[in-house]
Amino acid sequence: MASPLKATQALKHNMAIKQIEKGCELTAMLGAHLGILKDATDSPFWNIFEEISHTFALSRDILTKSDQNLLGSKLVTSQASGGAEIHKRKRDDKFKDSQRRRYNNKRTNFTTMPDHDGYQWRKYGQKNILSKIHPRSYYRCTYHKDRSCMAAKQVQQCNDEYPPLFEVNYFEEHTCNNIPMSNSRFTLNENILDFSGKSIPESNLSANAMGCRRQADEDAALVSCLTNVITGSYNSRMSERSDGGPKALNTSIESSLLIDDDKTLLREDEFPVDHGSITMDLEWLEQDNIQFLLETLPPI
DNA sequence: ACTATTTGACCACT
DNA sequence: AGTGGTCAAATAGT
Repeated sequence: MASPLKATQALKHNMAIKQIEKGCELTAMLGAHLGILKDATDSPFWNIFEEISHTFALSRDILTKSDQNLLGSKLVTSQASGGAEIHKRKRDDKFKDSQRRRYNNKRTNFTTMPDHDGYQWRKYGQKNILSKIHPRSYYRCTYHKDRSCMAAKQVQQCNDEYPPLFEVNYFEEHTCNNIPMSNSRFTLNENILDFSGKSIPESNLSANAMGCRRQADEDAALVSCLTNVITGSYNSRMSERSDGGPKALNTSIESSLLIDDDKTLLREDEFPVDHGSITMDLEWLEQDNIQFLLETLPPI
């Protein structure tokens, strides 16, 4: 039985955690509002927002991890689950060992594009969480079995805005050489906003966010078409390969066309969002016997 | 046919 | 007993 002093400490501790959690949620909401502002990611406010998010998440982790020590001895509960029932699924001993895995290192990140972190994940579960509006999704590294990679992540939508903001908890490090790029499609930098919203599973979106996303998808499709139509505008940025091979557009995503909220086409030097987050298709085109590399936002 | 996702069941933990 | 994490059968997608 815990002493009154310990009980008071535990109460204060829990209150502190609750306050920090509230801070996390408010910060997430702030981030969502900042995210829809045109120049948000360029502004110092965005950096401050990210710092605050990180600080809150870190504080919460620290307090949560010290929970058990502060609360004293663990509760001992008998878990005799009674006799097996007729339709209960049978599970082997291996399952019992791995049922509740203990992760060593947890990192928290807030992002609008939870699945664009450069790694390949496989979803293995989804759960409604008490006190959370949106379900939590559980992912493991695609190479969990093949290469015994223990990396995992949990994705939890924090708000009901668009673009929706997600809290992503990462566990363990990748040990699978899961390269965050493949062929000519690449995705980088999980912290950057993805206004297309393609990365977000529909099951994680509210009806409101779904409507916004569909509009964004239509916009993206429109941009894709327009990008193809105005390919000629790339020509001024093309560089000739010294080996006599095809002339190539800079392959570092420099000359892409993107669109902002009011559907105005922008060149990359006019666009406020870092290109590291945009996924594109690369395609060789030929015109007047000269080959070009076209970078295109992929169709939906 | 194969792979990925969904979803209800199971079970550890509190 | 309630909650959250995981499993695995069912289902969907390619």
